[in-house]
Amino acid sequence: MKNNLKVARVQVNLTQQQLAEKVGVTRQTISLIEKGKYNPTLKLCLEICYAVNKTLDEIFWIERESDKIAKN
Amino acid sequence: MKNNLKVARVQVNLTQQQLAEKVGVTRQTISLIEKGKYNPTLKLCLEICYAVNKTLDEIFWIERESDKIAKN
DNA sequence: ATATAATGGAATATATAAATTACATAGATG
DNA sequence: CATCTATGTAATTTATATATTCCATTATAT
Repeated sequence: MKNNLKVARVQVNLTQQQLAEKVGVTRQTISLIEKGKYNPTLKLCLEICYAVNKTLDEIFWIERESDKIAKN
Repeated sequence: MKNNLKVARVQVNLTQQQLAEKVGVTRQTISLIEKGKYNPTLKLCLEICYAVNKTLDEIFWIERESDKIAKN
């Protein structure tokens, strides 16, 4: 699973710590999500999107074969 | 948390059982998500969207006060 | 050179998503 | 009526998201 969270977070000028506080989780959780090592809960995804002012579709996606072709 | 899953699933002519098999979970999990009693995993949400041919934003959202106004 | 801020990562504990099994009900259909 | 399909729900178990605590590293600033 891939995501744009790190870019989106920096765009709104938040540290991992600040974002974590805004959405009510720990910094480690944010870190692991950005690293793609977690499969977060929908509710948390929605809270994060709200905090960084993006939609779900803008931040989260699964990298499928069809996507890879489109990326070149 | 609210969602449009039931409508989207019926639109593509799938039973809960069929959708569950497609995305690799049990029927109960689909049922609970449709009823809004689960907070599903992002990965599962993405699989579901793929199966019913919708985007995340089209199916899942949090009902906020600002949303409620817009619905009238 | 040494604080300090921001991030990555590991190890263990806790909460909860999801599986499993089982039973109940409503609708359709023979 | 009896049967089959689709769905709701409950109890228990298992897997894993998240918390907690701690240490390491990099970059910036003093």
